[in-house]
Amino acid sequence: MKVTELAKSLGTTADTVRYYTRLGLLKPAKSVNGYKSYSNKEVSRLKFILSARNLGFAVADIKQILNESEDGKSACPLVRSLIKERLEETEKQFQAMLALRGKMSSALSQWEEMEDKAPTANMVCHLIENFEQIKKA
Amino acid sequence: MKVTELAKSLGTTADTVRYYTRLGLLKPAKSVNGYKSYSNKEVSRLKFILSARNLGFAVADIKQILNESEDGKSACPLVRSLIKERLEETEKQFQAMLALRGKMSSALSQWEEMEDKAPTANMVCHLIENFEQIKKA
DNA sequence: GCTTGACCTGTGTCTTAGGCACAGGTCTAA
DNA sequence: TTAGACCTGTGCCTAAGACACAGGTCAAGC
Repeated sequence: MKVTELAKSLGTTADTVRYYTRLGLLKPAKSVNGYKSYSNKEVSRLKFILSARNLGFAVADIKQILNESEDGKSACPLVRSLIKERLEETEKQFQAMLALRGKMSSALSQWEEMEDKAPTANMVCHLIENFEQIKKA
Repeated sequence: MKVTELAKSLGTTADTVRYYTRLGLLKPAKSVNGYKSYSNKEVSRLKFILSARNLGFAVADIKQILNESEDGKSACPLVRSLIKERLEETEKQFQAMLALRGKMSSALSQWEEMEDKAPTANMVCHLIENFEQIKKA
């Protein structure tokens, strides 16, 4: 199987496959013409990688997991601990986005009824510089 | 004012100030010793930049805004249109994170009561490979 | 004047997870 | 054999700074 073939069969891009290959997550054999040749084992490996990415694991996490399982060990404990970390991160980012979203949409509606002003020596745009966040009671 | 001085006075890092300077958002004079010297005008510029960043504008947006206002034009229309774009993006990312968060926490709780398994030829980690998303009714 | 040490500087490299460009190779049809 | 379509690997690019590092600056002490 060639790069594009593999990628399409799992609904991803050739660049993604190449990327994972560069990182050593996939280890294709070298074909006669210098092209990389992916076996069925690589297909299931890629399938695993894509599932894990989809669940929020970082590529570096997946590398760890694959290493662990290549040593014949169960990767389950590692998987549980990693997802706990990632979930915490996601939660933080989520809260940050929530706050940002609120700020932005509050700014947007506030600005709709404010007039334009030309810049001055110490003011670039009064909309931004005078933005006041409406506190939730 | 030197880099670190400026940075601290506005609660940011020297690296951030250097970054904006590299991009041309700040234009310090060159001090005798080769150090960059920031005037009061730069202080208010940086203050503006930080406010805008805080509101979700990209650095490239801010560059545009500053250019506009340097030509003496009012940046307000541009500001309104840019934040609309950014808010839409933020909304998309927000929804994506919401979904991801749900998936992750569902996985986490599901996995807590599942046993460890050793890897096989076509299975790296059954937790991930057999993860089933619980559909919301 | 000289030295020590603390702090500061600019420059260059690194980060994520691939996307994109490009020069060249391969393969099929004519 | 040649044209054209498609494919390949390699290398550079992204956002917004963080970090490392070799060297410069400055005040205190001798």
